[in-house]
Amino acid sequence: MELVEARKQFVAAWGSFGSNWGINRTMAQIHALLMVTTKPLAADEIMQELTISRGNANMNIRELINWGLVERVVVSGERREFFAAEKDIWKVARIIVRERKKRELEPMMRFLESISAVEGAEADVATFEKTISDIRRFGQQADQAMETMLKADENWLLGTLLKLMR
Amino acid sequence: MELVEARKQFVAAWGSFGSNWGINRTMAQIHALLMVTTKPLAADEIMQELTISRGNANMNIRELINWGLVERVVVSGERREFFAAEKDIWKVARIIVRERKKRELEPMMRFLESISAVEGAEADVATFEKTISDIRRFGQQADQAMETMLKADENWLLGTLLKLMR
DNA sequence: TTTTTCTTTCAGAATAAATTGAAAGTTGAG
DNA sequence: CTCAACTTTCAATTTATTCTGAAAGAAAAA
Repeated sequence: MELVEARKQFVAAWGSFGSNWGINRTMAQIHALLMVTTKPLAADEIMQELTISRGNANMNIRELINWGLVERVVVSGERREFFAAEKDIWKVARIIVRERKKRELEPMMRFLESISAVEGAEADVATFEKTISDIRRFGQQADQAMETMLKADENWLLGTLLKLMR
Repeated sequence: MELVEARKQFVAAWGSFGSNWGINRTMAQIHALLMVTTKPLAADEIMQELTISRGNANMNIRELINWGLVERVVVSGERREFFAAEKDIWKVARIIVRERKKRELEPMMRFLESISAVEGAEADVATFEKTISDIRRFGQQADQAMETMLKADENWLLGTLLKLMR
């Protein structure tokens, strides 16, 4: 397969994959494009490659930088800013896990704690409290697994899961 | 906190949590509602509790049934269908892992394989092939880890069943 | 069979999310 | 300082997704 074609397909696939996981399509596409590109790209090149507007490119690049997945690169002799993606897929995975844990799991856990005790004596109260406490326990294990992953190397998943499942 | 209030908050939170992960808000809310309810609910009760239309309720219940997260329950003496959610959070997690692996990870892996070799000799070709192969390796490990989790759970289930039978 | 009760479907409406593009803002060069 | 090159912002628009509700379908009850 031709590089240009393969790259186009990869960028498109990564975009739709991302949007299944709550990540904006364009953001995932920009990230994919930068992942398979050797040299850093300027905003104009990204706009052209993905046929998106300046505003859209700017907003999504900024968001990728927020996540720590992309960084600004100074190219000597150039006025424009250039952008490059983190290419180590394990680092990428760790960044995503760390961010989503911080942004979603942790707030959810705090929330569950806040509603873990309810008043009343009906059967539904017992069901409610059991469900919430089961979810909390599950969440704590997930949290712990992620924490382990963030600290460990590339073989974390197998090791951790095996331990959890024992 | 009052049960009714806590339940309302939980359902709302679970809904917005789900929509961060590519799951339709209403679907997540229905699942949450059924998780904290002792008795199976009829479509009308779900509609009323979540103030959603009949069509919306029907479509999302069907989707939950497709996923295997909710099942129809026959209540004797009742004409209507009732619905109950799987309440074991580990089973829920296992179902979600299995389904998303099948629906997303596996197709993505097949796709990556199909574009793993490209023609050309530029530096970009090397970058492209390395990125794709790194992602594939990562995906294989994730796949393997999920497989381990799914198997461990099955063994656990089998063990429980064996115990029950003796 | 006919009626009643409940479920399913789906075109159109409503809502939410993403995108555009032009104007305003910034920054370095001359 | 002024200009030109580039970046950022954001109101308006477009696109995508979700939801509604009425009509049609199905099946038990009468």
